[in-house]
Amino acid sequence: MQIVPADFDRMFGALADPTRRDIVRRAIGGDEGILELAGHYPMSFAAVQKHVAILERAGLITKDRIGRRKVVRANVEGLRIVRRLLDQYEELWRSRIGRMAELLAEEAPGAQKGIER
Amino acid sequence: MQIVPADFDRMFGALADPTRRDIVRRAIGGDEGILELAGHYPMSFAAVQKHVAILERAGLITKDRIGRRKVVRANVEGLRIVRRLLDQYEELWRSRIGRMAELLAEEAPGAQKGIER
DNA sequence: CATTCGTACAACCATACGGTTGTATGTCAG
DNA sequence: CTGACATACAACCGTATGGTTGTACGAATG
Repeated sequence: MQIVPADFDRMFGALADPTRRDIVRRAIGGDEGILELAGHYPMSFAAVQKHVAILERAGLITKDRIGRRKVVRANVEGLRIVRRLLDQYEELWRSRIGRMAELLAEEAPGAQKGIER
Repeated sequence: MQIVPADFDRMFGALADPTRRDIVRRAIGGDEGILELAGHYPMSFAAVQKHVAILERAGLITKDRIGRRKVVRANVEGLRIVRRLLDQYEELWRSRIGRMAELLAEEAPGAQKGIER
């Protein structure tokens, strides 16, 4: 499957909330249901449920049914996708700085490899 | 200076928009003023100006006055701070999986080192 | 110093977001 | 089958967000 900009919108958007980041953290290797998760935060069960839904749509967690609960687990691959974009920015930065070090010697800009898309 | 959760809110929030991510990309090693940047997007100058302000407040770019322009440059350190949080999630995941591999042998959970704060 | 270029900012509008409460669905225990 | 537990979802509300237009400021040009 292809990753499109809208996916990054959802991923970064999902991570832009402290409650959701904490849910992600707890979901790493944890096995709490939504009700149990909700116990950690000063808000209603429904609010936490919404946060979980947003994280799920962003591909950062999954909900696995276990008995009558739905256990929330982090999708580490999702986190890696986000990290990879930041890696690419850094790489781009290095190459630009590299070019700068080449001190306007050398040829034309050339086609740059795409980030996103 | 200390990085608090609200900083991550701003950083992730700033990156949750395709226009802003593109501005960051262009700001890496680029030297465009805001008006020049605005030329790349199908929206008003003021809108782009707002996006730049959001990125600046998030610490992801800086505006350097050059002549009558304000050149937008990426703050790579800001990007690294975001990346580092994701690294920590991944590290946490590895250690949890590591513990899982230790297969419920060994002792109690123990205090976990803080992520964020 | 008047003009123009580039930026800044306020006011406004529509929609999205984070929270609430209430009701409905699905699943296990007795 | 009934009841209780865990989750789902709709409706609503206040505020934040992303866009617009219009006006004001700061710096270089003639």
